[in-house]
Amino acid sequence: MTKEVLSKKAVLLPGTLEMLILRSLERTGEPMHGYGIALYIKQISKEVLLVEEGSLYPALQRLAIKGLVKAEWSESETGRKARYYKLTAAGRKQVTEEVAGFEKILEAMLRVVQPA
Amino acid sequence: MTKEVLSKKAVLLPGTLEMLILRSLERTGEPMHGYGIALYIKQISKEVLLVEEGSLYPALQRLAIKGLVKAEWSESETGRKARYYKLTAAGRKQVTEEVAGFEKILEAMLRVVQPA
DNA sequence: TTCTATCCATAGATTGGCTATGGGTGGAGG
DNA sequence: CCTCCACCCATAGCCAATCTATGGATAGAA
Repeated sequence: MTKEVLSKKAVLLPGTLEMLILRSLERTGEPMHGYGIALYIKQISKEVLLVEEGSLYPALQRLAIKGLVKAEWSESETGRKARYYKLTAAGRKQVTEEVAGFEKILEAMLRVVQPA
Repeated sequence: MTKEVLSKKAVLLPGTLEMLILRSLERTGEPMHGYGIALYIKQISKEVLLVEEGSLYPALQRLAIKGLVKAEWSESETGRKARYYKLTAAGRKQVTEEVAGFEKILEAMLRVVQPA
């Protein structure tokens, strides 16, 4: 396995982090820990979207409080303790709605931003 | 002319307002006042992007302070005093870069958000 | 044994949008 | 004539969410 590091300067559209997290959990289908989620987002986005740990963990807490994800301590593949998150039913519903709304806004933004 | 009102609930991706303003000024090519910019964004986006006046005017101030736009009092087509803004050279440069960066991030977001 | 990658977490500052509010003017319709 | 609405500007105070900075702990490679 290639070396994988987080760090670097953060790049992210504010207000989209929770959706990205939920969507990552949905797409992979299996529980993931925070660090893994950040790596996943980084890789899928080809190094463009970089999630700061100081943004990530508070976001995961918020999602747990809202009942959109469920956390559980477990052991990672590398043998360390890690907190694994999985989508709840509410979370699955939420992500569907959020993505739909997001795509609508995107489309609108492109109408403003892109040349006629 | 049809009646045009602002108000309604605001919808906007945080962190993108200044870019939207600059891009509006660039695309129309002519100086616009704040109210007109908000209407323009609303119309081009087909009622999806709604800019609150409490967000708009502070944003215009920030842009003026940064030297990206230049303000000038003048008279609107309806005969009222209005503050007209136009892009500066720096603003024109800025908007080009910001749009490029934004499109890159968008593309990345779609890779995460959209089904394989 | 030292260093790096893997993992979690929080405090504090900062950014920037929202709500609420205020004020002023031109013109249309009653 | 006068009232209302669309047109315009602006600010204070709040609040949500991200970033910076920091701290800590461990497995495994070099």
